[in-house]
Amino acid sequence: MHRMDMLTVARRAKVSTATVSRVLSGSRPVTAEVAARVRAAIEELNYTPNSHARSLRSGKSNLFGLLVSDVRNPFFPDAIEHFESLATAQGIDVIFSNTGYSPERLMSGLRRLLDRGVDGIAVLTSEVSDELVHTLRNVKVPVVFLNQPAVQGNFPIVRVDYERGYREAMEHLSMLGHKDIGFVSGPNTLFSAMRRKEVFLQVAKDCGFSTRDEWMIEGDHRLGGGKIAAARFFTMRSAPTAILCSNDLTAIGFIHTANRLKRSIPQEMSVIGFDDIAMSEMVQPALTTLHLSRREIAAHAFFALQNGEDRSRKTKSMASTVLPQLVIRESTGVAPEKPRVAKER
Amino acid sequence: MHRMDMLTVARRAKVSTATVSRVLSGSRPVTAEVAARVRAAIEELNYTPNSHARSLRSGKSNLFGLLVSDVRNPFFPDAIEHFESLATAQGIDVIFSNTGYSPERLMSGLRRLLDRGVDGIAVLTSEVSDELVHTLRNVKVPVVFLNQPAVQGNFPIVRVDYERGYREAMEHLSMLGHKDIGFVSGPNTLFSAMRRKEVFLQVAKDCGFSTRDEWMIEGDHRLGGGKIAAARFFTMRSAPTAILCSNDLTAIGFIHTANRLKRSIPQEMSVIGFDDIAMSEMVQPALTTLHLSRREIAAHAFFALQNGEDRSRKTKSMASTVLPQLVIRESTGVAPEKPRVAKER
DNA sequence: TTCAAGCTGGTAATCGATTACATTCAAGGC
DNA sequence: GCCTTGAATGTAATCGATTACCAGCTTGAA
Repeated sequence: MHRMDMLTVARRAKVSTATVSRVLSGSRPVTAEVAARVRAAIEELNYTPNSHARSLRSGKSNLFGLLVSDVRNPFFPDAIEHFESLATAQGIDVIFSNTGYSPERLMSGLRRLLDRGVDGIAVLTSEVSDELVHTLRNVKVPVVFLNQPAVQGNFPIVRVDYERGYREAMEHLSMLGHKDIGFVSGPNTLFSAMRRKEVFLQVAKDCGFSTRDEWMIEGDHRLGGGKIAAARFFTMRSAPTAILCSNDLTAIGFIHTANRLKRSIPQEMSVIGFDDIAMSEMVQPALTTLHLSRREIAAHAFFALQNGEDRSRKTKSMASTVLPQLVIRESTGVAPEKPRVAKER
Repeated sequence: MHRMDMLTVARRAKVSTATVSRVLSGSRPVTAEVAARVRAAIEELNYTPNSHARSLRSGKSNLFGLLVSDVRNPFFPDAIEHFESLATAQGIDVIFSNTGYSPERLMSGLRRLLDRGVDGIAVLTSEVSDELVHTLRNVKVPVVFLNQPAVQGNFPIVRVDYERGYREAMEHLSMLGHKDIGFVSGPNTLFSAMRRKEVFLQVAKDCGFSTRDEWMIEGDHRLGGGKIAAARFFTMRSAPTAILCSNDLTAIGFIHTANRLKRSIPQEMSVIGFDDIAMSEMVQPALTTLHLSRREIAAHAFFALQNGEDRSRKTKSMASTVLPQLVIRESTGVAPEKPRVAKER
């Protein structure tokens, strides 16, 4: 069954291809009767327009590119799902690409999307490089970032208000009597992870927490990092009583090895995650965490791209920010009376 | 910065567009010197070919479509990651679409992919309908299914050997002294879920297990289904001592409410999952499950599509099958001495 | 020397839409 | 009744590659 082309349809409807195109796009009025004939022909011949031809001529592809750091981190599938669902509702398809936290893969993914002529690119990753920003600047495709510092350029950005989130978390911990706090960060190679570390330190200070260099452990945004961090924290001579993790995956990893080590959370140590993935509720103890709405993020990103399509330089880059929200479950509790530090000679 | 076209490159290199095209594709030999000139021009002008034009003329899009049931089920992201990584290594981009277990969405997703002119479609879903198969039959695009019964047509299929997996699981349970077994299935609306139910019953019989209608509970392949199933099993007058779940998500949901109900697994009941997602190791008790290699599945699917591109009708549709492998963790244990059935009057 | 074969490279048709511009025809103004 | 105007449709250029076909130049065998 060969694919039909517009000429065939036109002939069948006894009109020109221009007319067929017009009834399809509604770009110009067509007599009701003629339109009906065209539609009938389309129906009968089972015609669907060739998207390559269409894109070639019109310069629009109805494709968005979606770059994410790590599909395996449950945070992303949620975002992907919402993004894709918004897109298909508008007849836009999405090309997906996973970067695995690698700037090189991000860069090559980006280039592929550019070559593919997508109409917009959502960069839901943390490993943004200067080269990438530079490339993007020389290109007219709408782009939206997740959570990159403003420095980068004049791009729309979906911001997560980490400061506010951390503050909420720490106030909760304060109320429970905690004074010392540790942090399991993302990879130090990621600019955004470093930023969050700074924010953490700032907020901790503001809230009157003690922090220490050795309580700042580098993770990897995955389970593994949390596991290793837990092992370290539980063998420290003097450990904090509360830990904030850069995301739920590392918090869950943390809890897992705490369990394995027979250390009880939250009795010995409280831990808080970030994201609120489905598994956080399943793990034992259930994770107290900062919920981050993937729906909101996806929606902001999507609409930024859609609006960006009318690339008027005047449009001030709207930075929509989304607020994390503390969900208190079982991994946080009152600070232990006698901190382990007592053991020190 | 305008995008360059081939003509500009050709002029700069003092050759024709045909020659440029040739050095790019290597479709025909070109003198080393000329090729060098062309490459230089490409470099200097920063030229990249317009993919729409290319696809239009050549009829190949270098795009694969990937349809999955549920990105939020961690099984899929793993598969997606491998698939995408194989694809990009070959210069193929992948359009992603989530069906949410809905045949309608699958169908519309498929149609979008077809209209988009993709070079291959991987259907990693369970909700395949007759309409879909029919549509696919009338089309020349290579397609590969995950795990659909052969009846469907002459398509390549990546099969999971459920029978073997179930057998392995049940032998394990047998050794632990279990005699009664229950099953939490996928949605009854899915043909493939029904099939697996049959396989389960068959294998259970072969292994000498008792089954009952009321021990066959319909789930939804998500956490929720497992939770509900657990609630039911734990309030039954007479419950089995072992449960097989259609996937890890439902098994984890099951364990979660078991914990909430203060029922201990595996002391009171053993549960086995399917897939072996990352979280299965994290949950408490850690889940005994059948590991299913996403890497294998993705690879089989991908290569089926790639080979399918030379659509010789002669190529007998290779059905590659992948074997689940039992991973014993903590959610299975010896059958309780005195089954709850003793409570019956 | 001559001619066929083999390389390289160019010319132009082509893929299937969109769209600028031309045309037709009817209605309405004077 | 004639000319302007505008709405509906058609004609053909166009998007930017690929590729069938052709032309010229070597090379080597007869």
